[in-house]
Amino acid sequence: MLDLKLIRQNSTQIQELLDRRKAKEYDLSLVLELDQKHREIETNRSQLSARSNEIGKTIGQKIKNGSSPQGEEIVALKEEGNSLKTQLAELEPQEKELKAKINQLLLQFPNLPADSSPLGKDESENVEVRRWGDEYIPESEGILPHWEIGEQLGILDFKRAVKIAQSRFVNLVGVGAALERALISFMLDSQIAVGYLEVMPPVLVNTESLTGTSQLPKFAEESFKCGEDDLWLTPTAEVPLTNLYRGEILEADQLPIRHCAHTPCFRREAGSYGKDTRGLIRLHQFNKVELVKLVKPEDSEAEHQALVQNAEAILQALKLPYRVIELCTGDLGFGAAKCFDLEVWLPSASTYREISSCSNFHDFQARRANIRFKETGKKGTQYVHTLNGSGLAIGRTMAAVLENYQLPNGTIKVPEVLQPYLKKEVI
RNA sequence: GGAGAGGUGGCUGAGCGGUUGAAAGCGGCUCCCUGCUAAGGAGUUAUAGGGGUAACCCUAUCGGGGGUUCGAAUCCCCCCCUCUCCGCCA
Repeated sequence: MLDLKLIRQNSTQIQELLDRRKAKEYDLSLVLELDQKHREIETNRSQLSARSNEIGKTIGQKIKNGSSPQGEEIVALKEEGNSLKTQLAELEPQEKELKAKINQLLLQFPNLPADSSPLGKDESENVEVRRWGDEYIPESEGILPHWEIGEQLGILDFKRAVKIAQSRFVNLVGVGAALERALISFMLDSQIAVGYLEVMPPVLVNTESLTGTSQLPKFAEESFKCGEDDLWLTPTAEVPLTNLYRGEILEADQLPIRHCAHTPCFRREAGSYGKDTRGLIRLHQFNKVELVKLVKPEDSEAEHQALVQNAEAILQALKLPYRVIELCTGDLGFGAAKCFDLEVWLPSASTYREISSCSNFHDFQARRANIRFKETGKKGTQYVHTLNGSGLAIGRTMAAVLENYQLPNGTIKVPEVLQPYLKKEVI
């Protein structure tokens, strides 16, 4: 959520930053207008309340000092109180309604891109930052797409998943399931080793949580909702992990908070019909190890860089070739101020595919989720900065392993770092 | 799902419908004192919104939302959550 005060004070500057997103036009004028009205009413109302409070106190005192409750003076005060009440009854709903409207509008505005985010209109203007592992790019000749080799080896079963659920689901079978577990354990162990605290959170989350991390209200159609309850299947562990601290005031010395979690993630993938219809790339349910950080504003840039490196370390350990892309302002996600995508090499398609997205939200989510911190001794509070990134998407990593580690004889070499987990060298 | 109990400030815990934003204790912070020293004393200690150059002022907040009243932490209604017992269940 954007800071209303900031909008009020620097509307042209904010407008300019919003315009960098290109994708859509955002108009601040309505918010400014409603805010103006709201403040007028608030001032007015609070003055009436002040008088009303005063009357209440006066009556109390007089009765205590022996005045008759039926006395002329008190009756007059009561009448004034009553008339104030009528006026307040008119102003209060107006004030509330305006506040709600302003809030609702504010929730629709995306985050301001960081100054350092490259300008651009869309995906095509993203910037490649670096590439890693060219020497590991396998000879593409004859490499089967992961879903084919997976079915051939009997470790991926898409067909029967359709029967159980629908398309875009998978059964991992035998070593397939074991490989998934190995990847999860390996990734968690790696991140725990560099200082992340593991959490196994609920994967059903309520509306407030999804609003806090900005999946709602804009992306309701992207999430699965439980009909009977105010619960949604979480699209990413970012939601429960960030909302862990919703509404809290943290002590400065608790920061930075770094969490990792493995959870299944659920996405409706509405509007992606016909895209990636085969394989593990775009499923309704997939596993992911997520990294989330809550940090002081002055540390967020460095923590972001470190987060990207934590995710990269997994790909490097797995010896999977990848590149790092910095998203341009036009391609930035709704809540992100700055974002790096990690794209892994998929030899069957001779292309890089997103496998991790590492974003810095600045105070955008913290403002929505009301997560603040306090320096001991100092007055007041500040919003934390929130960051998150995949470390990594498991299914896509599995796809990358099945392809990059494919041997000419139709088997898969197990990446060295996974061998202790799988207790196998070849699949 | 049924029955009961309860939700008050960083924590513990008072609170009769009337200067209660809220006693007391603990904790935190500041200062003072010091041959009773793992001590003593004084003060201070919530968040948000609005107004003001500022000192400061006003408003809201005792789980959430409504209501009664001149006035609600206190009374009434609805909801949420926690705990105990029972039922059901991985």
